[in-house]
Amino acid sequence: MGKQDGTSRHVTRPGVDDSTATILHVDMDAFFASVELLDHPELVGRPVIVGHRSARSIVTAATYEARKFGVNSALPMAIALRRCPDAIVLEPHFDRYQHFSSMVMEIFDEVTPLVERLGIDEAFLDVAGARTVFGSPLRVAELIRSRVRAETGLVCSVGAASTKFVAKLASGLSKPDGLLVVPADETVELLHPLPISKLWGVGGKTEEVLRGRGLHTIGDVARASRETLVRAVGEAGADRLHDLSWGIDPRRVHTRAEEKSVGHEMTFETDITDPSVIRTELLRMSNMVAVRLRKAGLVGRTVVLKLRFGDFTTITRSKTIGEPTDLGRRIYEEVREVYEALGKQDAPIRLVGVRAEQLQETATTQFGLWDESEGWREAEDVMDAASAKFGRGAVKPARLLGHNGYERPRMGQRD
DNA sequence: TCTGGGGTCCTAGGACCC
DNA sequence: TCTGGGGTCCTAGGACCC
Repeated sequence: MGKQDGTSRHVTRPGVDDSTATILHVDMDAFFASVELLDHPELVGRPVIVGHRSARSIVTAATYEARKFGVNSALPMAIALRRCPDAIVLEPHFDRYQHFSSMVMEIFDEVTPLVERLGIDEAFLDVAGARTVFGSPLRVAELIRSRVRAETGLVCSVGAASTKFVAKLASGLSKPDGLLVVPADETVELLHPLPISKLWGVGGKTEEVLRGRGLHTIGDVARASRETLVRAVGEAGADRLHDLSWGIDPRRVHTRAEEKSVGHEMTFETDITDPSVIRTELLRMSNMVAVRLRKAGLVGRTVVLKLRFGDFTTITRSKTIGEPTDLGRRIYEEVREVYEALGKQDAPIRLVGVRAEQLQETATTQFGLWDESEGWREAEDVMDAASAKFGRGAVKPARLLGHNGYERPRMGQRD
């Protein structure tokens, strides 16, 4: 941070050759906090933290003024307030963020169909094909930045490069309110002096391991032997880090990745020892997971229970079931069973979670009828309409028979 | 009053099959 | 008479990212 003076900031010099930098990474600056400031203009320029004030909460977002005090996302709120006692804490409004996110993403979609969303506030854009309509990558980046500012009042930073990794790195280096183009033939020169923590996939632990082996910069990783890297981060990690250190990143821009899992988890305000409270929460989470599965038209074949104990140790227990499901009851049965089997019902628990994995599309044994005027109507909707017209009880709830003869209880399948 | 909630990917061991 | 190797699936844990 502290780049407002402009001295340490990487920005694009005039006349840069942007012809190879066809991947853009657009990242909103302090997104949640900036949206809050749109709703609280009187707080502009002050240290603002977005997050809950409760005991176990963490910082969801912080303005640059707050970051000067060492307040960053994921920092425990208690510590944040110790570092910056004068900070203004605002409750998050995820609906608002989603709204602005959609506005911004729509702007991207108008520039190129090749947009890959990364969470709520960033995206990769492949703009190689946008040249004839909107101009070179630099022109497109400038267009996006000005449109985002004009249409949302928010500020974003853009990195342009020939790979995803370098584009993302570039947007980060240019923040806040920046734009950095990295031509392919200048990539290595930019990368090698940077600390290893800038490598995608190198977090705190890996950084420690690499530093323990004398590797401090990306250039060090680039020159390290494969054996050294394999010992430090394993086969796959070694290859990936070595490639990244030379600016090699074969990942393309994908418009939409299919979901691989759906889960919910919750941290209690205080640790819970009462198994009945745990079970109630597991049931609630199971239902939340099931609702999301049904909305997405998915069923899960593996059910995962997650527990975090009072000492922060975390375990997961999973079970793969024969018939994939999208029913809360069914998911709950499995997680409760593995929970009971643990025999740790007296240990204080701080977090419970339920997840469904091995997702597949719901088999389309849909029941319904074709209506001349309205098209296909699902059985439940037909039933609801009939009940509304003729009165509850006039229509006998059907017991639907699946194709292989077993009865499919449909209770609870509707959201 | 230290550590959220949504995810992805990788590793490693064991079971099981050929 | 004491043990190969490849492949896949399942499970648990951990690092990392936003």
